[in-house]
Amino acid sequence: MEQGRRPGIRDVARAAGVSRTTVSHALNDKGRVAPETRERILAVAEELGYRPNTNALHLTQRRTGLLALTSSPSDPVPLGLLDVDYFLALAPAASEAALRAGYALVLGPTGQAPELWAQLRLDGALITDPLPSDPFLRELERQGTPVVTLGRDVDRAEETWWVDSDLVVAMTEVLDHVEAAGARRVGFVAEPPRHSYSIDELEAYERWQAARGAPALVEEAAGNHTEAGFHAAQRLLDAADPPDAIVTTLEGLALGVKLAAETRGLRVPEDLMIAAVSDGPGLAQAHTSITAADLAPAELGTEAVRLLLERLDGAAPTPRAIVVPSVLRVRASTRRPR
Amino acid sequence: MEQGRRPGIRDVARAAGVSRTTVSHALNDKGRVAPETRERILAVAEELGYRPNTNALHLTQRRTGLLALTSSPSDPVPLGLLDVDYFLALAPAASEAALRAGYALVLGPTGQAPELWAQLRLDGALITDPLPSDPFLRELERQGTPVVTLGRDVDRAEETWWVDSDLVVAMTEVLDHVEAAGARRVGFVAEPPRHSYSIDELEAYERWQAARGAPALVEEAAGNHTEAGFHAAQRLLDAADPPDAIVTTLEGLALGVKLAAETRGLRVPEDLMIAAVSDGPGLAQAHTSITAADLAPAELGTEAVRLLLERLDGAAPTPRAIVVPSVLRVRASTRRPR
DNA sequence: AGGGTATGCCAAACCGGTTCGTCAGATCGG
DNA sequence: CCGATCTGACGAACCGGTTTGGCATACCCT
Repeated sequence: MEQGRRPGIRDVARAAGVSRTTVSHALNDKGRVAPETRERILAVAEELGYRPNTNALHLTQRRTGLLALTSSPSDPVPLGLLDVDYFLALAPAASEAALRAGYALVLGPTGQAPELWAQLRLDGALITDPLPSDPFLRELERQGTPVVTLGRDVDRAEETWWVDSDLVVAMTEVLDHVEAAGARRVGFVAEPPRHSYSIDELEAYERWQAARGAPALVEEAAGNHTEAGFHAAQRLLDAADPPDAIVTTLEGLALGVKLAAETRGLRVPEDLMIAAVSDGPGLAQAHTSITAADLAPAELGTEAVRLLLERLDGAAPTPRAIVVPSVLRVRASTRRPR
Repeated sequence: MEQGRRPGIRDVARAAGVSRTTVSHALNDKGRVAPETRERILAVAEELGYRPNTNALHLTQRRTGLLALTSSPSDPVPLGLLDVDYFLALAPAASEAALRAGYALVLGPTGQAPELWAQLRLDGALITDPLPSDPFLRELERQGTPVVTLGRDVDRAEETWWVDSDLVVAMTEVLDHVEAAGARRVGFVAEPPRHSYSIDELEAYERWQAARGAPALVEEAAGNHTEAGFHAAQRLLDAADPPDAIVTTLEGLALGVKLAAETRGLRVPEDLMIAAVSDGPGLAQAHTSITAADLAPAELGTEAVRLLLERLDGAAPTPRAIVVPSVLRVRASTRRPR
């Protein structure tokens, strides 16, 4: 309690008239402490605004208290972010969950300098949209750092820990919805099937179309941005028998599809319905708001941290997976007036 | 050297036949150590792959080794990111610079839970595009945590530590360039003048136009995304005497302008030149690549960390600022054939 | 009453570094 | 030749927590 120093455990001990040991026991519910003593200590600690020093804590626990969050590098995009808004919803949630457990979430490597990251002895890592070739992922596994991926490493889903959306269900829901809303021909602006989500969605789409005896109307978008979606949609709409509904994987692509429709003078949803599988702020705020499956990225982030912490605790020794349900957000782009 | 444990300073001491004290002195160039003894210790440490435990280090130094990187919350966008690609170039560079100095960069708050961040005793923070009202910024200043901003807190530029681009120069260069390339009427798709960069650019544009006795052709884009740029460009081009060149503040806006031009059948650059002040991967990769001022976000990140570390060292007690030069990237969108 | 057990608390050691103060031996000056 | 000074290294204490082991005291039972 002297000058500016933060109160330490000894200050609490002194103020409560007990030993440091007892304070530690009381605060952590270890050892044996009389209930009334504990109460008194907790009250004193509260009053003094005591917060344990994380460095000292981690020192004894032989941890660093650091978790990394990163994304597999994906060709052109820095940090490899496929869907920025998705990541920006996920990251704060993960960060908060980590903080709550006494960990700090650092933004993972990206770029060179692996030896710098090695110096930073991470306790664990979260990797979104993992690719088997991801060098950081391989390095972490080599040195035995626990990893949880968001989205599956498709070749090794059985042996790894991951959190994912059920994209087959999400995609199917979207398709069922546009069909129920009156769509007859549904096209799909897809991404190259590299990541588990794009593979899942493509598969769900093809299966859904096949079940209806319909051909797959797929255009691959090069990149994940509005412009790529714009051009892919142009190609779909240029076809002899163009779709009257277009589904996409990501927010940016859907916005591109919408611009393409506007450019051609197509009314949304009257002439063309649009829906995406991954929701984002741009879709809700678009002039004609766009229907999408909300994958609940914040919840994915929270769950991923939870799973990682579980893995760190060593409680569950075998790989585990969590599937987070998604919610269909029906908006103007698929509300066709009768 | 026993089992899996990482070598500690005592392992090095044992192997070199000296005391822990001497090893510490040798490694840190403190105290008095005979040159040859130092050499021997360094060699042994190297051979053992010794890396100091950061927790122990920080414990004695009464630091946490944590720096935060965040952005002022800006209305609709999560994390308040105005320009995602900019941030995604800046963040890794800042992270690397921090790591090199023994710090870890954590992704700042965003969302609630200020008490969680308080528990995390940051050593310092970096805030991009600061707004005076930013609650995190205020809180940091209240508790005396050193902050360096990227972009200026416009009301208090004199009293704060910041790193910034010279956007007046960058904007003027872009304008001079399109003029030299043959543009006659130059429009500006601007953002609301809230942040220092948008204020600077608007001012530079108005001054440049005024110097030519030309009226300011400004359309404000609501939001920073492609769609907003698209609509702002439509408005500019709908005018009685439309511009033959449009300059924008951000990457996304420029892409929107380009889509608007395409939609109207305008050729770029023959009928309309397009240029942005903040470069990004989308501009270089666009079908018709777009001219832009590259603000060197990576360098800004590095410099910001450098400045923050300087501030932490306490070497320079008075506010300091660093201006990072930008580079004009001339691309197809302003290369008009004669 | 006496031996065994449970309870409540504490002293001391430890985590892995840094740093202050001390000390032995070499060097130097008078 | 002797005391002062400098050099190189070390022991011990410290940073702020946790954890192990021990020690009284109270309680129980026969």
